[in-house]
Amino acid sequence: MGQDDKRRRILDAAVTVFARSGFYTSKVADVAREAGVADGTIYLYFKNKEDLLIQVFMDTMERVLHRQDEALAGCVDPIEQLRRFITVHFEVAGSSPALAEVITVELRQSAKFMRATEMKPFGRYLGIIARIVAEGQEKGVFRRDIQPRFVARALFGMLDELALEWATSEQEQEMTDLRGQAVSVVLGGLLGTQEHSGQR
Amino acid sequence: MGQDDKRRRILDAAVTVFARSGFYTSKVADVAREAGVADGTIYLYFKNKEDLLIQVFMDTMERVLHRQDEALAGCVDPIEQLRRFITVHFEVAGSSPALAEVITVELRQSAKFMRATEMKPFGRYLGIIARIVAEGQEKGVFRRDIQPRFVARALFGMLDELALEWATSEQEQEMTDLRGQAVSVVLGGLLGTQEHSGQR
Amino acid sequence: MGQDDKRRRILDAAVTVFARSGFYTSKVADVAREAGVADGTIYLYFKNKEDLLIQVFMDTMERVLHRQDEALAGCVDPIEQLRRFITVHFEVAGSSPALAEVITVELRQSAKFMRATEMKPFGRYLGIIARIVAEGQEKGVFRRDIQPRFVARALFGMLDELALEWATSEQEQEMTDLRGQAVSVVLGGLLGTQEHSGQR
Amino acid sequence: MGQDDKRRRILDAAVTVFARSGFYTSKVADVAREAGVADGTIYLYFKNKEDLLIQVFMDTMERVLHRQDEALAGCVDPIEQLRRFITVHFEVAGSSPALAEVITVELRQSAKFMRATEMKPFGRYLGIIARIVAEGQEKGVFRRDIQPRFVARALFGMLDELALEWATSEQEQEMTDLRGQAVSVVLGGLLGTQEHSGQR
DNA sequence: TATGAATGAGGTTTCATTCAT
DNA sequence: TATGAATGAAACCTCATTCAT
Repeated sequence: MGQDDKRRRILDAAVTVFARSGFYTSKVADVAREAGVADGTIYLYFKNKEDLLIQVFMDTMERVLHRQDEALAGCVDPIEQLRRFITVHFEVAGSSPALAEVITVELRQSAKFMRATEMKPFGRYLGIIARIVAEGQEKGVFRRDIQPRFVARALFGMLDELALEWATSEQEQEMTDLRGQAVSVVLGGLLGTQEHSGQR
Repeated sequence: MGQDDKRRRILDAAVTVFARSGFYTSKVADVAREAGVADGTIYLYFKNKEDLLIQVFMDTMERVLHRQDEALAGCVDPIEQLRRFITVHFEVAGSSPALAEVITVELRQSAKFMRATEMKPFGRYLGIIARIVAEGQEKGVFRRDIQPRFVARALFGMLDELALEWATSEQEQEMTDLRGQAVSVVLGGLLGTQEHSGQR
Repeated sequence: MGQDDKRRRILDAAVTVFARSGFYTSKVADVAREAGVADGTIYLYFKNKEDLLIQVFMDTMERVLHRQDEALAGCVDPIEQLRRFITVHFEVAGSSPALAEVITVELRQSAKFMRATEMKPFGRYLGIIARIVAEGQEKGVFRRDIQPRFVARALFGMLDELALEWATSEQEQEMTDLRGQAVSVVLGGLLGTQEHSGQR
Repeated sequence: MGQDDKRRRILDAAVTVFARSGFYTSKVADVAREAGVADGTIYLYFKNKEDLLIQVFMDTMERVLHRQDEALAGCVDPIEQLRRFITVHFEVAGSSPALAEVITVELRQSAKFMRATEMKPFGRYLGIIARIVAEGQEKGVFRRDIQPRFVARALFGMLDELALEWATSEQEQEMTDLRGQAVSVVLGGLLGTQEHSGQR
């Protein structure tokens, strides 16, 4: 058994356990049992309990960013890009609801305790959205009166909440359904004219 | 000194402390010190530490729901209703960033451990949005191809994320600015035609 | 309402509560509620929680000793005296099982923490038995090869255990029945010849 | 160092500490210090503080029952059996006065909080006495007008009280002396005729 | 006398982390 | 590398006691 195999097993176990009981309520011993290793072994691969959470995050973000890059590669239409981005987000969340929950809920908690640098991958995720929007604006496809960074945040919050609810609940909603509505409403918001100002 | 005064002081202290250190990392003794009472006093007003968090939530939601009801009373235009809802949401979050953070971050954590009934106020909050959307659809103002419950979730996630970032960050963005963009993009999404389907 | 009335009510409440939950597991607040007074009131009549237990003991012993003195007054036959002593012991224990349990169980616990002087009334109780036995031996009614102090201890232990079990259990045994067997076996032990020595 | 070694050391320390300070007044930390282990170690071997007391009881009873079985094995004379039973009881109590005190005093306290099943060993102890008496009655050696269960309780209470006093006090009495008187008086009570009824 | 809200010392228990094997 | 028994710091919570009213 390779060494990375064990690291992997611990990370996966951490996701399962953290999703089940929450980060602070989970015990390192639980993760160890779930991974099938001894308590002490975890400290051979991770600095401490919080590092375990951070690594779960880094690891996941790395994969998600890679999948998004892949999905977007060779696609130049901003509308299609947004459609793909949303699709991948839901696919990832759907393929591992537990992981999604941990990233969304548990991490947010610890976020303020993390160094800003640790959050870089998250900034890159937002950056992808912002770049799509900015390019769409340049190409005259998207309205210009909203800031790309704003859209990134707003869209992320929306997808995050939807994915979480979907993962947590009994999933009576079809993923396709959810994705469809999300794409539709987001495009509606970005394509529409500028007549609906918030200023009264 | 009235008893409610003390309960109030403890609740406020809890918000401050939880926002500063996070719920799990905060010590009951910290809350007590911040409130200027003895450790034991907290247990005269709250069952235990988690109850303190729940009460902060219930208390806040009660006030927010009340403010929303007030703001929406006597307003029949769905577009204006949405505008007001978003405005109030940002106002509340802006008037007490710490509180907003606790509600958003810390509570999400404990949410899965709470009884469903405890979350009722949150359901009512979503309900307000859904009702506005549904009425707008009936009146033919909003497009009909998206479910009100979906919009409620999506909009809440968006506002939540925006308010949190705004509260947490250095607030280089004006609240008015943020609100304006939010209103604009949301209305764009709801008013637009149905041509931008997610299905290709 | 006289002051002694309140002291009395607190003492009675203490007996009830201590019997129900045990001395250490009982809370002063429980005693207060049972007595229908405020927590602080108890400290107007008793130095502290342990003093409350001691006073229950002193008070009870005073009454029991008085009842034994009365029952034995004017009775000169050692056999009849023993019979009466046992009868009174069971009567007392039977009239207030809770009290019996507290005296027997809870007090034994604290006994070693009490000053020897506090236990004086208990010594007097044993003294009554010892005196009966000694007199019986002088009159040639009881065998002389056992020490009165020994009999006092042994008899007390026996009565104590029997009364406790009887008070605690479902009382399927008649008190009369128990008393009869106790008297019979004790007299058997005291009247019998000296042939059954423990030395082999 | 074997694990049982540590469990044993903790049990022994508990006996010492509980006997010295009483169960409720003792701190788990005291037991830990006495045993030479860390506080937390105790919880590797025992569920909680009360479990520690229960295990002391179970452990002791197991040994006492075993010693009684051994002592009585191969002995058919009821009189000799009683004599041996009493002897063993005193020996055990004498070999570890602290243990005797804990079993007698502290446990009685918690007894009502224990499940009936936990008390089984105690029931077996009484059962041994009852069986001896019953057999003695069948063989016509003991009088038949007293119930074996009654004798068991009475004898136990007597031995318990005597052993406790002896263990607690300055032991001015010889154990042999005490044992002799106990055997003598008990046999007197069991062998005697039925003429001394409690009924007048 | 009586109250009961407030106190705060201190105990039980948990659990992240270490280290001898 | 791997183990898991042992550690011990630290937190929640209780509850006897006080004291302002």
